Amino acid sequence: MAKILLAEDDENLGFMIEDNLQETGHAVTWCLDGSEALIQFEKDQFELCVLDVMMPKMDGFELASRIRSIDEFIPIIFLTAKSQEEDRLGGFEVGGDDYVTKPFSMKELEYRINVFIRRNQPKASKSSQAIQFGQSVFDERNLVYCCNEISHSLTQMEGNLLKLLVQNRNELVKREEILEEIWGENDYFKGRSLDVFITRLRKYLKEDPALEIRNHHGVGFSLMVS
Amino acid sequence: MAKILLAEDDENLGFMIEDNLQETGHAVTWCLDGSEALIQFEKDQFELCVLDVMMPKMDGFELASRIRSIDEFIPIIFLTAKSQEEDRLGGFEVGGDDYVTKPFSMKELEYRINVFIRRNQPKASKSSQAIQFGQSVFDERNLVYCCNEISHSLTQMEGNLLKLLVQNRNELVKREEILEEIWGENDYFKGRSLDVFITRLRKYLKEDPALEIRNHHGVGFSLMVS
DNA sequence: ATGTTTGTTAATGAGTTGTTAAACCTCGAT
DNA sequence: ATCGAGGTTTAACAACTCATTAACAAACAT
Repeated sequence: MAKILLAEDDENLGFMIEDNLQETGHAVTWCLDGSEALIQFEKDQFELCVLDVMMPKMDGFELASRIRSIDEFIPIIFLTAKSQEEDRLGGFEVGGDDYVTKPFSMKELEYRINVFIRRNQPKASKSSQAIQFGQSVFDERNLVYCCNEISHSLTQMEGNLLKLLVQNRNELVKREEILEEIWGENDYFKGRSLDVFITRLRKYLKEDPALEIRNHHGVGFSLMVS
Repeated sequence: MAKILLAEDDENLGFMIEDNLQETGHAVTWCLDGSEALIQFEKDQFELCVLDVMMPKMDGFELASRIRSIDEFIPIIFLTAKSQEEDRLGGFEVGGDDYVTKPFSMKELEYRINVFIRRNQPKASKSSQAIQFGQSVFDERNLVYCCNEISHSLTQMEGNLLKLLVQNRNELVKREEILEEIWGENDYFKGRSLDVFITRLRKYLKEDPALEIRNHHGVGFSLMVS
């Protein structure tokens, strides 16, 4: 039903969770520590993460934070032995979406997983991962921009920027919004980088006469689709 | 930030929750029992529900079930004094999305609310506020002034000035008010700049016969809409 | 090790904007 | 009517911002 990344260092518990989730139709990738989980996350595409907080090499919060910087929306559920409040809030602070306190029943974890799967389902079905605009198509997942049979493979950052512009097509997106969204910081040099990437995107979009990245001096950019 | 329906029969707790959520910018409708909450839900449009489980007239589960039959996707968070598993699972079964066990801290409830608000946000962010006046429209976000199919792209400062005048249409806006609001200072040269920008705006607004920027000698300007 | 890819930094030239200047016009008090 | 303060308009300018190319360094793969 869904591809789930599970990070849990307790072998017995990990096996039980993996087994149970597979039983209910999910595809589970189980990692025994945080850094391995991060590698798996970068390598593959998941729909939901279940992370133990206390783990060797990289704890669950650190891992969640890294994951969140790669994917803003993927649901993250923490598992923890501690019921202390500080831990729970820490989890939300690094971008966690939910919390299950050990000991828990598989039924409860399943329910919580289903809440997020159900909620993310309609989004995935209507966007189908490829956005169309003008005479062009941008396959966000595979980072491929295609116009008139000519396709370009974009880098991650080119893709991020194009996605942001396309999502706000015909709307002005402020420089600071772009920098905050993609680079996470707004300084002089990141601003120069943004300009460079705009140039690169323009080179690709040149194929499509219906598209134009317009600058609004001192304010930002807008992708105009005619 | 979001319209929230709160159902909680404990007056002290309910008041505290309502107060705290309003503090963080949410609009809260607080009901003291389940049936009143259902009436409110049918009457108004909410973005999220926070429901106590144990309530007079109609308990939280029953209420959630009714709400879920009206709106398939609205997030529902339960509050409960019992930490028994059976209750938690019952909540998910009737379509609940999350669970907070009393006693809880407001911080935790806030975080959980934010998880769902954030997830539902991108839908709403599309609306860019455009002001209509005379036969013209000014899209403040995109800095576009449009009249009779002819549109001009304004600079940030032109936009600021136009916005200020439009917001006070048919009202006299004092020079010093404009200078203070837009330039932050009121000296001779900023005054000259203001005059230049008035000229530039007049050139754009010339398209619309219903509009006129009128000067009030020694006092200020007013945008007259006929 | 070697070469490739990718994001950042640098450098340069072009473009846009807000400000200033200057000439001319309008208003209202005397 | 005359005068001076304030307003309008056009033009020119300097500061800032942007576009583009190239060079670089780090990460990555071969």
